[in-house]
Amino acid sequence: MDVAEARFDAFNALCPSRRLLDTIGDKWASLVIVALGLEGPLRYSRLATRIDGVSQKMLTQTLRGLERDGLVTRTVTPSVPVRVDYALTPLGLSLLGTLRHLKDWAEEHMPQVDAARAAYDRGDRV
Amino acid sequence: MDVAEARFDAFNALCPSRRLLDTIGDKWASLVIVALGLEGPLRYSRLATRIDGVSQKMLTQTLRGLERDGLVTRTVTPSVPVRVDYALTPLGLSLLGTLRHLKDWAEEHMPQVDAARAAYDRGDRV
DNA sequence: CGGCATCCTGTGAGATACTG
DNA sequence: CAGTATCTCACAGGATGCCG
Repeated sequence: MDVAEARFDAFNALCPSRRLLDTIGDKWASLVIVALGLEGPLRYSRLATRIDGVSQKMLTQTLRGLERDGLVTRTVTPSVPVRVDYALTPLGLSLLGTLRHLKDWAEEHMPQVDAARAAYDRGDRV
Repeated sequence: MDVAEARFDAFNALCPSRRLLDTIGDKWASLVIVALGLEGPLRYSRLATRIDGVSQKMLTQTLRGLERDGLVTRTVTPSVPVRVDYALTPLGLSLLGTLRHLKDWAEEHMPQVDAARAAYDRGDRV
């Protein structure tokens, strides 16, 4: 297994695209980025309500990951009670631009995907 | 739970970007698309060797999904033994272009992400 | 308010063996 | 050659309860 694992690690290390996809492919991560992009800096509690269906655990976990990756900043205001704001970094902001490309493709082509899917499920044969 | 689930479905239905991310965020799906993009049509067995570490099960499952979504075609040649070729559709090809945008961002910015990550793990505080 | 620690569960990936 | 079928097991992720 050592050999396989070594190859796998090398593969990941050498493939930035793959690692990017791992990041934005994450359901909550992409939603957080978009939310912060649309509304600017947000408090934790506000993010929680803006992103429908996310659990505390996943929100926190996602934010930690994004912070670690330098995509968002975490600002603690030590008032009582505590206030924590999250915002996109310039890096996160540039990623937002790339996400827009994806969005464009999606809005232009997903209907075709839907049609293909419906046809496939109907069992259409050429 | 009905309410929550209903909202969730509506959310997914109304958000093409999210569904696109679900597709290309899938590890094997994106690798298959890129492999077919780089080398043109490929047989099942060739895909299996080109995509390092994929299991039969996941490869088949991934290809079925991509075929269903109209991104790849599956062509069976009923010789003995059977021969099956997979190729990108025009739709899949256009998606490949979008993936290139992602790749560009990744190659330009992932080093920054790596740096941020290393700093975070080192425990650097501002 | 904004978390972390703990427990619990379901999905889904991998290994293995069999088939048209 | 190109799959399908079955099992097992790990881990992502939800629920809950406590803390600074």
